[in-house]
Amino acid sequence: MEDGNTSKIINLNPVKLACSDCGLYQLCLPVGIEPSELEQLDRIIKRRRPLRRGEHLFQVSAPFRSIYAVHSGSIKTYVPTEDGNEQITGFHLPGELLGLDAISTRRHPCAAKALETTSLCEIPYEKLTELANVIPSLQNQLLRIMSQEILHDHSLLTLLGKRSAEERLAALLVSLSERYRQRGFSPTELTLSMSRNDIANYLGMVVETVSRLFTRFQEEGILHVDRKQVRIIAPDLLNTVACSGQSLRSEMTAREGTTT
Amino acid sequence: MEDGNTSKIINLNPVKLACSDCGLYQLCLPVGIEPSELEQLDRIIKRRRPLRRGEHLFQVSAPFRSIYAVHSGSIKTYVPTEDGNEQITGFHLPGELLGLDAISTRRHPCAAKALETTSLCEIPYEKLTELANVIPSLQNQLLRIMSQEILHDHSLLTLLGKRSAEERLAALLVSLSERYRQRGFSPTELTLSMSRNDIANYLGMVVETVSRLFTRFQEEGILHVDRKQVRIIAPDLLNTVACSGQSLRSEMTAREGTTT
DNA sequence: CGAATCCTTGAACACCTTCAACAGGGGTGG
DNA sequence: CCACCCCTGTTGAAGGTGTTCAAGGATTCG
Repeated sequence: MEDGNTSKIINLNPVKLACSDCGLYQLCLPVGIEPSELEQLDRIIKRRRPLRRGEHLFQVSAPFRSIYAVHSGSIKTYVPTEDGNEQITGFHLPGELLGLDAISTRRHPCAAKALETTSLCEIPYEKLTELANVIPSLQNQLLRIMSQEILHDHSLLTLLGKRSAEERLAALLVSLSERYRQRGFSPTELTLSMSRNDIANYLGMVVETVSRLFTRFQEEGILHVDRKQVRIIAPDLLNTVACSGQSLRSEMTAREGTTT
Repeated sequence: MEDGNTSKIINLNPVKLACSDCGLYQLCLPVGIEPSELEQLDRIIKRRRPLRRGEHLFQVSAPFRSIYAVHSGSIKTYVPTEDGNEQITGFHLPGELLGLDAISTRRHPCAAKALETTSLCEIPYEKLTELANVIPSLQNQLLRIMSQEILHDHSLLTLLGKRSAEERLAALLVSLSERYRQRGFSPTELTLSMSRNDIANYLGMVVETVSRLFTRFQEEGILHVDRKQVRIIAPDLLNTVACSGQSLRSEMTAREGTTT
């Protein structure tokens, strides 16, 4: 389940691990913060016992108290729909934050569930803003991270708005690959912690289509797929599919769309 | 073009209009801020000459200096795609903010163009964060607004991810209606400042489909459509279509999608 | 008035979904 | 240990929704 280079990052022991010792520290809040300030931040951050697969971090409408950073493992966030199903809004990998969407309403608009054994850092929001009032660079960092989240969502919107099923799945794989790469994992050897159903739900299609696409990508020599293990054989090809759609659709020149 | 109750809000004269005098002041930053603090904020806000239809507020990759609040009119934001077209990422109505997605990269990831004659308030970001360091409630308000933006994007993601064309268009109309209502405009008499092409682009479909849907909605007695003038005749029906999809799809019970 | 653009409508086709059946693991109990 | 079952994932065929292509009507602006 865990490949070679995870050993230096994953630490399942619930020891008190300082941010400065964490392999992900560049990815969470502390970027650009002085060591003395980092210590202050360290003091307010709680470590929780790891969540087991299927356990909830928070339910929808739960009161908002903290934001969370994924330390290891992965989390999916989703909103229940009227018809009793769920719409997945995101997959969260190590170094990524959860709960930013709850600040304005003081309640979590989505639920968060562990896709595998997952450990997290909890950052009480009140204490964080108090600290940000004292440390201007922390305030800036907070705003930057919020902005990054907005930026990320916009790129996702661009993805989901248009695009064929093929392009969407390719784009998801590219995104996962890139995020793993940033975190020091292999960008070509992915272990998908989410089910095909989750992927389909997230991308707005049905399971069958996802399954067929994995098969097709494998036939075309883009991927090697073995259950949850995915090896990206032709990253550039995958990129091409993600951006323009290989088969057709590359020449949609007539698609204007301006008001000017 | 302008119906009755806009007169108290729209003020095309580029006079120095204080936030405290603005009909939208509850919708921009100043919520929950003391009068004395509001004055400080007032001092850093610039008013710009109104933009004419088709003029750009900023281009993509432009250096980020300010965030903007729409005072009157409307703005679309979009990103150019590789193939020379554009992907619209949002429509911005009076009282809404622009540029929050540029904070982390210090460059605007999207371009902003006026859909009609539009006046804006410009808030220099450096000065805003300086002020936020002095006024904690302003910092909190800033974070809340960023969070709101994230929340809004997530709801849009949920919309675009799944959903038939019918549901998407209905949802857009519901969203516009609700936003106009909040701003004191009529929620049933919409004047769409964007073209059909813009709508199609934003919702990830082609113009023809949008056109057909408007026709169908009219035939079904949900809307009365006259070019850019749209009257919502049956708001509850529109809501039903937006949420579940009237025709079919309401019974997608078998759509599970959990990993647990 | 004429040109350009935006919007609408129709018919054929493509992609994705729906429905259905089956294969392959992983767990439990006999 | 193997039979059995449940669940996830895969594959096939038919059908529907939205797209593509094509043409015509409406509106705006010079």
